[in-house]
Amino acid sequence: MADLERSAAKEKFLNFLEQKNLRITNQRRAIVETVFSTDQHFTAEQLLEWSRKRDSSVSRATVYRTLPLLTESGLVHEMDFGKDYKIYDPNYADHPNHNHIICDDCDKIVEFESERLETLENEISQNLGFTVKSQQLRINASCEDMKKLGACNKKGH
Amino acid sequence: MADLERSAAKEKFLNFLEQKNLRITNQRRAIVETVFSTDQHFTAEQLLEWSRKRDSSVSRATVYRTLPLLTESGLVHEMDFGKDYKIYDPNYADHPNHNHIICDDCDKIVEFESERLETLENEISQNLGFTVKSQQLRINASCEDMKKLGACNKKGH
DNA sequence: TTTGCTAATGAGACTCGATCTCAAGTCACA
DNA sequence: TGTGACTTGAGATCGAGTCTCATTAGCAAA
Repeated sequence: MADLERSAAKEKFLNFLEQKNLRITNQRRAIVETVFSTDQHFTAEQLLEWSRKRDSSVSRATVYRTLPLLTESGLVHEMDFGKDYKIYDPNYADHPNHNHIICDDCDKIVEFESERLETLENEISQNLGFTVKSQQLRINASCEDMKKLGACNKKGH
Repeated sequence: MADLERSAAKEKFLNFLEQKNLRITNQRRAIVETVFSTDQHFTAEQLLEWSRKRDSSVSRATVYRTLPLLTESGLVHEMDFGKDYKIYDPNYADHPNHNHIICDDCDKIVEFESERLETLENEISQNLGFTVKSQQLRINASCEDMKKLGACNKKGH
């Protein structure tokens, strides 16, 4: 993410808080700066760890309370990859319709967008009497690297 | 599901157990009969409750131990709808590539299949260097009924 | 049948991500 | 500076899912 986009996202979130008459606290600032200083997908626990490096007073509760605000503001996307924890994506504002392929062997995640896919989704939904609010296509796959390795050194994290 | 399909699925699962040198116990029988006597999506907890009506000795642990066998056999599909529990679909064997639209207002779930969608998914994955293992498209939407009602009597469960 | 091996079981402890509670702190505005 | 509502951190709690372990029960061979 370019520096400009980062600060724009941060700015948007602070405006979002103001609009909702919510306070801009040091803890929220630390969390938001953390979120928009990375391109990476992250878990709540990771966000806590990273945010504490900026402000050691940030607590788990505040992270879990801020995350819904971030998704509600439309700047961050909450995702489910079939793991037992949620994954958050800070690139949502720039690419609101992107999808994910995840390699089951090495957990690599690749994002992609497809206009054809969107069109098709809307078409199908309409035929079934629905109006699309959001969509999430998740493809579980195995990547080339893993095929080369024979997927022998799996799950290195 | 037609009666024939039901007993066919049950039969397939018992064969699956045999192939893996696993035993056919009363508890497993009760669970499998429960699964293939409904078309409905269900949670692990629901499956426990229903199975206990057939055999009160069925325990939570056994349900949770049997579920992975059912998905491994390819007869049941495990799904994630962004809730904090998993949902299982007993119609998988007959429609292995179906997708879901969920009405955010009334939790109605509609299944659909689309060859065009599958083709597109495979094409995209290949271009990105992945081989598809499974895919899950989830569309969150609002349905006609809810639009008519103005979504005023939401979440009736 | 009986026997013996071993998979399978139930009860309940446990894990862990996520949420809730509540007393204390802090922000904004008068 | 005072007031009241919003936020906070610590830790209790929740709940889905997993694990442990002593006991039970398939099932194949005798």
